[in-house]
Amino acid sequence: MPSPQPPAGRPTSKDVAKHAGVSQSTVSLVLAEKWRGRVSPATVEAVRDAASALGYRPNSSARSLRLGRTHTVMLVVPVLTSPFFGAVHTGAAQVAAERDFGVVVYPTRDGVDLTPNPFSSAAIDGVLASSMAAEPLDVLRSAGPGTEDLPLVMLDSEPGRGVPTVNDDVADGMRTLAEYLVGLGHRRVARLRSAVQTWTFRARDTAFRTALGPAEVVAEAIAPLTLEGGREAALTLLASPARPTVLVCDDDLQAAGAYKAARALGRRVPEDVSVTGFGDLRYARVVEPELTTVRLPAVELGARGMTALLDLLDTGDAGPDVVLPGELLVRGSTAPPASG
Amino acid sequence: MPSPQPPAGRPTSKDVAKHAGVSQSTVSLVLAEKWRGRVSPATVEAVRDAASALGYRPNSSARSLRLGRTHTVMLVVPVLTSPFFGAVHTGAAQVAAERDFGVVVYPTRDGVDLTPNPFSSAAIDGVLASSMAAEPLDVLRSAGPGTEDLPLVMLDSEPGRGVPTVNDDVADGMRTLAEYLVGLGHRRVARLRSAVQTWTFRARDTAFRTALGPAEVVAEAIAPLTLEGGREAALTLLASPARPTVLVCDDDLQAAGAYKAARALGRRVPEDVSVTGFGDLRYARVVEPELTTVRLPAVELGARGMTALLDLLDTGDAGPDVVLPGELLVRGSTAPPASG
DNA sequence: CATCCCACGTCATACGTATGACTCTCAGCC
DNA sequence: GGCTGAGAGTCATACGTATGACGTGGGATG
Repeated sequence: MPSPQPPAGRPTSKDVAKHAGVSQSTVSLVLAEKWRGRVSPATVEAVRDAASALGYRPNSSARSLRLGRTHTVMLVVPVLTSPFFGAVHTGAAQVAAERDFGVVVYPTRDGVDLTPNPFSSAAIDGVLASSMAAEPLDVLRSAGPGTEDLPLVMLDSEPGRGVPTVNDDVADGMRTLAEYLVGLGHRRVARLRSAVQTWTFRARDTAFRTALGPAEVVAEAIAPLTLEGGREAALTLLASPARPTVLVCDDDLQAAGAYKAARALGRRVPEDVSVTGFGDLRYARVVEPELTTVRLPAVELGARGMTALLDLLDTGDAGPDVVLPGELLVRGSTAPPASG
Repeated sequence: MPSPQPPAGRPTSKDVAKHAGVSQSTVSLVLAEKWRGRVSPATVEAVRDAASALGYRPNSSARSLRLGRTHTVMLVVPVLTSPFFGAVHTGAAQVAAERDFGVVVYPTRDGVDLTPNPFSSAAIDGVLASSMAAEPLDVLRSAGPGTEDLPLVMLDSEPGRGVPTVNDDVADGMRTLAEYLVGLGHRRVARLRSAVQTWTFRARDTAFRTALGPAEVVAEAIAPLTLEGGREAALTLLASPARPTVLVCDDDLQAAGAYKAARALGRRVPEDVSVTGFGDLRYARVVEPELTTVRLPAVELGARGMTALLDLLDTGDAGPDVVLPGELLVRGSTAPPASG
């Protein structure tokens, strides 16, 4: 019995109903698994058969309209080419998929932040936003009227500002690193800091300086988180008259740049100068010697952030702020200072 | 005159209409810029004022339902932690944003391809899919009934199969590389190939072998596109009795692994053995010496792919298949073979 | 003065789903 | 035999937008 399909479009629940000989409401009830005590098992089966026979997939726009839920959230991150944020996305997307949510990524342009209204076309239930150059809250607030009330969870952002946060414990990581270096005998430290000064970077620096104890920062520079930026700044730092014995960078890629500077100056790593990174990005093990760094659990950061956001959407409560521990990874780029 | 807002939800076009003293249809016409000859300029202004006063933003679910368009597309890529696909996403997202489309990313799990039906919750107008381990078309076709007709553009996939494609000209890149190496005097080549054999990788290998001329492949191995994979496979290749003078890798990260193998065997790059990569990922300039490789325009690949897809959605025609030229980047990892 | 048209809007409906309120049938019970 | 109640479904409506089909009032035209 070939059933002609004049409209030729995607089948709707009404088509399924006709095919199964029931009403559209019944189809809806069955497919939503809400038929206990309302529909007989035989009918349930008939509806399911009809649905799969027609290849029915519910129209999500209609569903969203009815339920007021789009089942899509936005992830705001600096550009995805960074392996760190790629990993954050991976974790977030995985959790979202498990809970039947889609993720649309909104990349801020290299820290320049959001264009006026990124929410124009996207239908969004909530936002998971990573740290940004400007104060993220203000940016989101000003993203146009109507956005003020979007459920929001922040990553790597200052806690206690009325927004749920999920953070790496960068302070602890930096503290551990400082203690390790001091233990090796280093006393004169050069700091290569990030040019973009979000909260998480300020937190790193404060924690590091506080934990230095007998050592001190004798030279400091600021550079973008790039290979070139790291190289150029390191050239200056390594030539500093204060003769630092270790170069502590805010980022692994910067540290890789520092390697190049050291080579250019004829200084060996770690014999003549130690170098440390931050993040344990893939670069850390590409360079030679492999880089001593602090691992940040990027995948888990994204996963926990997404979990908090979806909990917030479902229950109205994101749960307590989360802080994920880092881990000091000692590799070949650090050694006791040269005795000279 | 304070207007009470009992429903407290987001304002709708009906609210705007009431506020401006017109009908909902008029609001819709004005905001869609379709009022030429139907609404007086004064009324237009009144509507606009009311809209911005209330902070009205159209409900995109309702709009999608009415128009049958979600203004969202899905980007299917292997996991985003790869800088290559991160760049593809960047290009794609940028073009999409310009044309007021959102992008939701569906990451295939390390080449294991799609789970049964990734389209369940997402409302999608089309798919931009990168090369996958299995034949992508089959995978998409089997992603559940109702997906067969989704507009689709493929990246780095075999042209001429009835689906629009946007490709890197990997064949030309490999050919240029082969000619360069032969020109340097290399005759005995080792090949480190990708473990996942998508079309684009097979195309690389074919083109390379065809262009070798007087040289020949004397050793070959297959490895995943990772640092470890590259290192282990390279250990074997470099120890080959056939004594290759150059190691041609399918990927920059593999090549970085090969550096480690060379170092472990006491072979210098490029004095004792030349090494080449593919892709010009960020690793290429991190390693020392910097890597001779073929640049693939990943950002543009994503951008052109998205352009083709959106054209397909708008006009029903994606335009002709696109092939983007690669570029040989000669750096420090290649030299004439040692005279021994 | 009847006609036509134009400028300015409004009406009504459809998109596909979910769900509270309702109907109908029949078994069980006093 | 009349009443209750549960079981099995259906009805009707709302979500917010876009748009083709209709007014409506007035000025120009024959």
